[in-house]
Amino acid sequence: MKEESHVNLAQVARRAGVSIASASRALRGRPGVSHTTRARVTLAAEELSYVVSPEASRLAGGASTRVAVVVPHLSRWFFGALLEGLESVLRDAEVDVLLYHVGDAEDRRDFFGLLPARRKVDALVLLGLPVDDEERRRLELMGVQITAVGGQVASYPYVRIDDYAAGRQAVDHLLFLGHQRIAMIAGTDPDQPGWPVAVGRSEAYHEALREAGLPAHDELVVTVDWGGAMGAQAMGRLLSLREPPTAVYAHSDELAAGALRTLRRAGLDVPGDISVVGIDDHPVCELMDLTTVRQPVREQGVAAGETLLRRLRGEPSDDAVTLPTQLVVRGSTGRPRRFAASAGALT
Amino acid sequence: MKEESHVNLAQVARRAGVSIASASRALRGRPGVSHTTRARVTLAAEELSYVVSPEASRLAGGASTRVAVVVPHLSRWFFGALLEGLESVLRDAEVDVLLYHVGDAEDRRDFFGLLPARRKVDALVLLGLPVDDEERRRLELMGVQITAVGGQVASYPYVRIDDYAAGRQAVDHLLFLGHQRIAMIAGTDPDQPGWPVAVGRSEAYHEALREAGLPAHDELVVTVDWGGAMGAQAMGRLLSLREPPTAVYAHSDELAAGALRTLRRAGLDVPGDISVVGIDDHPVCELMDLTTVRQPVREQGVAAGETLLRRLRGEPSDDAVTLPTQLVVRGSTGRPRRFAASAGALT
DNA sequence: GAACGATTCGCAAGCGCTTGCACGAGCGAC
DNA sequence: GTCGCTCGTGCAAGCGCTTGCGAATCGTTC
Repeated sequence: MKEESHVNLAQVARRAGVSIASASRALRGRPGVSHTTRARVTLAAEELSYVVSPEASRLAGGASTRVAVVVPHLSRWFFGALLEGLESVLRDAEVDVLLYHVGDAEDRRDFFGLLPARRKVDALVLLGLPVDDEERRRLELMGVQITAVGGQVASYPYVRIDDYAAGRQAVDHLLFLGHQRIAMIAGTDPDQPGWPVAVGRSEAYHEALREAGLPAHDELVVTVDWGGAMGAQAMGRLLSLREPPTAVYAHSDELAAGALRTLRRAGLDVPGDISVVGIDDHPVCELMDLTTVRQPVREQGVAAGETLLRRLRGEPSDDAVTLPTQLVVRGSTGRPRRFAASAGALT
Repeated sequence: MKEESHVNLAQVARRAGVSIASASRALRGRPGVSHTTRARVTLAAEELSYVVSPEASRLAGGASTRVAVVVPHLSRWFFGALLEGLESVLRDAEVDVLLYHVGDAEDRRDFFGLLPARRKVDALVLLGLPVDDEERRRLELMGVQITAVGGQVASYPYVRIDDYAAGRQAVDHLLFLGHQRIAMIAGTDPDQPGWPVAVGRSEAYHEALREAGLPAHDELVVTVDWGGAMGAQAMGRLLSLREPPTAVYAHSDELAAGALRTLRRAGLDVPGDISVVGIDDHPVCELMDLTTVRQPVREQGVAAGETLLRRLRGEPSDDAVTLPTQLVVRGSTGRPRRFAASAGALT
């Protein structure tokens, strides 16, 4: 049940009364065709509702672009928003997007081992998907441009935020409020060892405390898998400490939201008893009144797309774009109880 | 700056000492090639790290499949999860996925007007994207199979949940708890007029109330755009009623979560003062302890992919798959105050 | 040992399109 | 009326691969 084979260039040419060559040139806007001919061909093509065969066109040398987008998660807001931004600029440039979801370790092995996108695309975008040396070597086999966004550092032109800076904005905010006993819920992705995002966000915590002259308490750092449920669990662990923290800095809003849930269940007041801050400005922040550090997600996707297009055209382009982040104060952070208490005592 | 042109079949054939024809047959697993030849060719291909040119292969008749997936939102959990399921089965079948994000009205016009996927794919999947008659007519021009999932009713083979049934599960739950004054926060998508999902979920509400012999109060139905912020706003409107509802049924969890936020801000107790139930079992439910009706999202994507593959192979397949939904009771629903009060009086 | 079917293999004809190149008009300048 | 141009057009050679078909090879059977 093959559909009536498509209209081809020959038919258009015949109808316009010209050679296939001229028809091709006319349609692709190539020079060397008179105005009238071009018009006739265009008309014929329209009447026949003709569309070039991308295979034939590419085979014969007529460019056409396609890029592969590799992403580790599709159902998470961050990746979706990033993809949305990226797709929009690519679509505007008439570049087709081939999607590859590389979730768990097995997907990873398959993707880098088989390189399914090989020979099918002119460029590749790593969307929040850091790769190791071995994988990088395999990618090289594809012989195409590679751009990274939201995650990978160096080794490829990239667009990202400064995770260290973002982390600092969050922790510094807590410090500024007067917190001294600050915990960190660090996130990891089981399928993405050595995730640079987590590294930067963790460093920020340690540095900030050190600069503030605060001691490092190992028990105040809990590392769990990304995701709300894990955040809730991590918070539970922190609450079981002899001396729980007065504030919690979470690597992501999902983790923070999970923490919030545990605090609520425990009947604790936020930010009265404990303050919580996350990073990303995930939509859930609005719903849970969570203070966070906003990062421009869609914009990163857009910037990555633009960088990619520029490089595809051979134009020069920044190889490293870092977008700014910004603290968004909502209701989950406040001064630590001690301050409030002493302030109350003064009254 | 073209990369060293790819290795081609001719080179593999030469290295294996056979003709191009045999090499092709060997590599594609076609009959008519001796064992030893096949082995030699395979080896040569491997050594040269050869990969067929999809353009040439397709052009010459060697199939290869590609499908276009059209989706209205990428950053929303529901669509992402659906896509994740779909992509996974398609990837396993070595089918390439071309992504098209059709967000606002303009994107829509462009997509259906230009049909950018035309001639590029062997099938199309409408992922939570209902189309009208005119658009359907345009799609026809592509001459390919079309499958719908999560949204579109009829007109194409589809996979979905029974939105009416899901709505009933939610509303019936509230009725069972003894609620009599139940409000509905209905969702609409400004870019998707006549969204069937909303229709089914609304009908469920009206029918359930009618069957329960409860009067229909227009002021108890608020229709807003999808999304948490709107849910919060809608709840505000409901709270401003002379006699607010004792329970709220929201078309989606995002709306329900927004409603919850407003209730919390108003200092009301949930479910003590007001119960809230949503639909979907969005991850936020876990975080906000929201009762909901779970729908298998990823599974719908998987089912759609399987249906698609089957039809692509010409095998028979169900043209209408409806997956079951299930009530998930969490902490946002309970008996209405009146009951609790009288029960308390008895003690 | 000859005839015959079963295998294997290579030739060549495309698939639909792009583009270098040669050819034929038109044109102004002399 | 030529010559030399420019411009428009078509021819034909691929792009890399698939596959029908006839040729070649081989093992069998009487």
